[in-house]
Amino acid sequence: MEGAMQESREYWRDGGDVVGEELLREILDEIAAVHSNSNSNFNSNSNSNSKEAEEEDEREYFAAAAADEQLQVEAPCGRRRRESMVNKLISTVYSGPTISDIESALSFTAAGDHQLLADGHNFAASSCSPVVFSPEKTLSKTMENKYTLKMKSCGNNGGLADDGYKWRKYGQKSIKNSPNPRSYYRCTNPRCNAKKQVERAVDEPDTLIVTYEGLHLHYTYSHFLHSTSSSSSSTTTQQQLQPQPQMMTNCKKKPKLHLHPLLHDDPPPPPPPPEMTTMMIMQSFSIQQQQHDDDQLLQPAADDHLMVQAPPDDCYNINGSSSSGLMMSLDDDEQAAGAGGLLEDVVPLLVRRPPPPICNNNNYYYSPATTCTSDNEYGSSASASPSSSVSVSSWTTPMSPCIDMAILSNIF
DNA sequence: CGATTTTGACCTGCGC
DNA sequence: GCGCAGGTCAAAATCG
Repeated sequence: MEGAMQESREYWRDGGDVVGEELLREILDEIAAVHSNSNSNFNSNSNSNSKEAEEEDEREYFAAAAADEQLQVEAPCGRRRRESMVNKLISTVYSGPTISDIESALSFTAAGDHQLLADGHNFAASSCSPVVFSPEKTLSKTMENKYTLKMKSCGNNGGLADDGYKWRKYGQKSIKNSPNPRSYYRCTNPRCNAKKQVERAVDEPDTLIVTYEGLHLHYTYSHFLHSTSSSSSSTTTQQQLQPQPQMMTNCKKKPKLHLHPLLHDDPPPPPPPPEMTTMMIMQSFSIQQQQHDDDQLLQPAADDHLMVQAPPDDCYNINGSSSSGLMMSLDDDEQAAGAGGLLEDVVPLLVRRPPPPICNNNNYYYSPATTCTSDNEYGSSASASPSSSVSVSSWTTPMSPCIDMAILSNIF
């Protein structure tokens, strides 16, 4: 990780003075220190194989968690300072929707409200970049497993935003009382029945109304994984997955997907843009929400392995509430299939609840790895409820740094 | 030449 | 049952 952080420093140094180098260095050092302490504390007993040591670890962990909560109440200077710095950093590099925006937008989900969100709820944003989380995007839920986004088209390629997935248009229909036709897209992944409809708003020509239906049954969030290769908890598969910044940043209507650099001997891609951070934060939020939801946990595709990093008690997000990073790994064929993350896939996660964490040595994780419940391998139906298509994952050590290093290294 | 888009036909659900 | 509107199919056209 240290190498990644060094790399990040160099990148930002070379890439211009986007963030005050001093501030950045301070934050990185602070986080590195925290991470180091966390690891050393948590691993201090890890060499012991005795059950007593494990139990001691567990007690210490929960005691630390409890103490941390108390510290939150007592507002210690160190924690405040770290939080402040992280918030400062994020606010510096990120100008898109905040967790509170997202929470507001998703609040209806928790309430079980199926009504359409008010159109007026736009995410604050200062830039116009129709990537996955473009500005002025409105999230709404029109019905179960169906979500509508409103986003500014920014005049790119007819205005279709690149959401990271590969879609194939299969129809277009003129809509009554609308001068703009509606286009119908289907995910090109043969295993996936996700669909989306795209049309322009009647009253706002530069606004697209994108309705997503069904779940992507392939969680190839490869562009989330940039940092995982440099993370201490990286797995072989994770290391193979690198971000695909072009997928995040280009405005192509139908982005061409690229195989993993490892497969092409391409040089490692540069650090991802701030949009990556946004996605990570969204994912973090969704995972966090899972723990508070009562819906049934679903079985994921057998060959998908979603690695969800534990939400440490002292994790930060931009609003200072708990959060976690998210890492996912996929089999090679999934990588080859190519795809990216999408809010559509984030939102359904909100209604899933993972089973209680299982203690395994020093790792607390959700188990088992998800498998498909459908009799056909991938649950052929796009109408399958979110709880029947995909799910989680495994918790890694709970002693992750305050802010997930994967997120940070993506920021840098 | 394979992948993708276009576009008219067909299917389905719903209201009357 | 009929008509309408929305969604999907599939052959042809287009693209890279």
